[in-house]
Amino acid sequence: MLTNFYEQAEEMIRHTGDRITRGRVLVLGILLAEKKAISHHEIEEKLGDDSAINRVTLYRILEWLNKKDLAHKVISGDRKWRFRTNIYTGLHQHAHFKCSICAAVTCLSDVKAKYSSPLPPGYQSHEVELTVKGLCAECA
Amino acid sequence: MLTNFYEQAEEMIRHTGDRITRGRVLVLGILLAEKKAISHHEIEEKLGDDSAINRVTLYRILEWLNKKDLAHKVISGDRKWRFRTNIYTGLHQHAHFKCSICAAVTCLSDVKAKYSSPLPPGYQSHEVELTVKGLCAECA
DNA sequence: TATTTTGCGCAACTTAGTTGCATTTAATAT
DNA sequence: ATATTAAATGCAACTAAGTTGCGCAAAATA
Repeated sequence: MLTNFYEQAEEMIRHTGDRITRGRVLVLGILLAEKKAISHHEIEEKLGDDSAINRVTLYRILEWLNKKDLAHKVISGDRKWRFRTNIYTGLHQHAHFKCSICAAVTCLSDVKAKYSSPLPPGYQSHEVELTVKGLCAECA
Repeated sequence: MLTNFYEQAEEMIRHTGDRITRGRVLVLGILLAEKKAISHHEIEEKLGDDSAINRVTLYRILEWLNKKDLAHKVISGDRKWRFRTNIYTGLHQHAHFKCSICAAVTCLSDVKAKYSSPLPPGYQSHEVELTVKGLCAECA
């Protein structure tokens, strides 16, 4: 059923007006099929040997997806970036859960980030990222 | 006036029961003097040539400070860790501000992180980290 | 002052991400 | 269908951040 995701990916890419390339379709398809944020390395693994994409190209595809708002970068503490499509999440004010054991990052789509006090004078908020750390259901 | 911070640092380190070493006092002193979270590299710069500490040792000191709850790690998107003493902030539920231009990370001590909905079933929350991204007063 | 345990420095390594440039390829114009 | 061209890809080499193992140095204690 991954085919559907690839078709969906192609449609989303077409919509940007930029080129529809093998790499972009493959990567976005994988991200669409995935429910959680995954790392560069995990994407490489899912691509497999036959449909392998160059390391650098993969970085550039992810960067492009991010720029086109088709995916967003999830920041975690292990100096790895993770990516996730943002078709289901609002662009701003979404929250992430990071498991302290398995390091998996999950988007908490129902959880809205809030902060109780105003920012210091002169500061401007563009985006709020909330990370809840703890144990996921698997590791608890 | 930095001397005071070093004395304070020494006292805090003594309190842990572990060894009071030159490196630990220097690094914690610098962190105490600093109001915002600073990176490994910035700490090295502040140490200067005369009181230089080995790169690896500095990592290990920061790790130790973190373990002893004398400092905490601030995660940002540039794959650099930043450290800040947590004598003034509560251990949990503190928020950070990251400037999109100068990349400076500031602790927002007055801002409490909140999330509106419960976690998925089976999940356990240990720590909540909230990062507000935008422009700081300097760069706005 | 000697002993022991802990922390430090060095060198070498890993992993994640970056840059420049030559080659290929998707879109388009012919 | 084919040529053109701008954009995307692949390669190689690099940087920056963080890690590991081990011998040596220095705090704490006796």
